[in-house]
Order: sequence, then structure tokens, then C-alpha cells
Amino acid sequence: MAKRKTIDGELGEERVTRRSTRGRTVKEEVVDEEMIVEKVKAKDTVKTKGMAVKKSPIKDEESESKEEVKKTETLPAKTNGTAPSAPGERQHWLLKAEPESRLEKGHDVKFSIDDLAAKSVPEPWDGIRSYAARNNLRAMKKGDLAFFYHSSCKTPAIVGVMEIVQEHSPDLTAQDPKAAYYDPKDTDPSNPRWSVVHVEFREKFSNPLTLRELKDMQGSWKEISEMQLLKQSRLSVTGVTGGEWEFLMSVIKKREKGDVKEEM
DNA sequence: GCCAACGTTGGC
DNA sequence: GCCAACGTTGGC
Repeated sequence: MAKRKTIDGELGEERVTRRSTRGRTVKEEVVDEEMIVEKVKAKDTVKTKGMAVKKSPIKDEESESKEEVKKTETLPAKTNGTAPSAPGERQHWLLKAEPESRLEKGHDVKFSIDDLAAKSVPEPWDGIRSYAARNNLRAMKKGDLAFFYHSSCKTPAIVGVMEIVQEHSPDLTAQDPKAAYYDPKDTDPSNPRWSVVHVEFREKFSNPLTLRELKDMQGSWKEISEMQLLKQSRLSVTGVTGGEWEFLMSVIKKREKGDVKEEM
């Protein structure tokens, strides 16, 4: 995911960006893992951005380290679906990004499914600044699948699928004062507060499943009556249970086929 | 630890 | 632009 519009810009480097909660992404340099590792260790800068759920400035660090760690920090966001936990099984998620341009500290955080599809290297999903969302990022395993959801736009909808190709690593964009989602509280080098996971595009649906449709189906289909997305509308990174994933994919595929909309 | 005020997200 | 949901802050 990533990024925004950078698509044209620099190519050589590739920058990546990501998204975040609400928005989406920003760009940054592309980094590969090695770079990431290095950055993580050494420096601090990344410049990119991310947004995401931002949260607020949290309390101070100490608190963060302590209490926060306890409570918020550790639990995967609520209940929902996080993923199946059976060993070896893939977990499923839903990540939101904003497909329409919006400036955050001077950076356009736009990041759509098409932006992700255009990437040639794993995209860091950065900018997440909500503990519940970040905890979900940290619970992701390589190989997990996630719905790409367009938010804060004309037609909020699940528009495609991506795969988690690299588990969490520090989101150093939080430490870059110029980044869209800079977090002044994230100052302890030994304990980066925010995380990213790297994702790769897998598919774009010809017929997106809109939020409106999801809500309409929610009442009559028990399979999705408890979806975290629908119960915690502000969370930008939510869990999707195996049953929810299977149900939604079947609905999506069915409509793709003949484009029959089954309105459930 | 409770809770009111306040800020943000995100759909509409 | 409005507003509901929800998280954080900070007084007590």
C-alpha cells in the first residue's frame, strides 16, 4: 500500500508509503527489509508517513510503557475477529486507506487499491496511530490475507485483497517531524511506539462490496452480524473471522460472475 | 479510579 | 457540515 501518489515521481527509488488509518498513506522510501532493519536499529528517520488512526497523543511515555503496555498495548483489538488462531491457519483482516486526496501536514495521504496494485515491492502499511489498530498489526502473521477497504470517500467499500508478506516492524515515520503522522511522543529509540506490516496486492474486485451493502446484509445474515468493522467503525485495522471472510468472498465472487448482485 | 470535557474518526 | 461513536485528558 501505499503511498500516495508517488507513482510517478520517482521511480528509481521507489518509495513507498502507506497508509493509515484514515487515510492512507504516504510515501516514503521504499525500503526493503534490510533497510528497514537498519533503520530500525539505527536511525530514526523515515520519512513517510502514515496516518492512520491517529490517536492522540497519548500519555507520556511512561505511562505508555507501563499501563499502556498492559492494557492497550497488548490486546488485539477487541474481540472481533481477529483471527483464527489455529496454528498454521491464515488469519484475516481488513485495512482501511483513503482513496481520495487529503492533506495531512502538507502530505497527500491518498492511497487506493490501484496505488497498491502499482507497487513492485512490498508496501509498508504505516501511519497507524491507534493502539487497538496497532495491536492488530502486531498480531498479523506472514501469509495472512486482508481486505483493502476504501474509507472517507464517496463510496466506502471493500475493494480488494492483499497479503501480509512481512510481519510487524517499527513505524519510523512516527519519528519524522515532517511526516504526515508524526508522533512527538514516540521518542524512545529502544521502544518504538508504532508498527507497520508490509503487504502486497493480490486482487481488486470488479464489483466492490460497499459499506452500505454490508450494513444492509448485517441484519439478515448472521455470518457478518458481529463484524468488527461494523461494530467499531472508527478502527482502521480490524479482524475478520474465517467465517466472515468466507461468507464475504463468496458474496463478492458470486456477484463478479455474472455480475448478479445478489443482494442479500 | 471516576467522569466530564474535549478531540478525532468517518459515515452520511 | 453534522453528528454519533469512541478514545484521551485531566480534575477531583
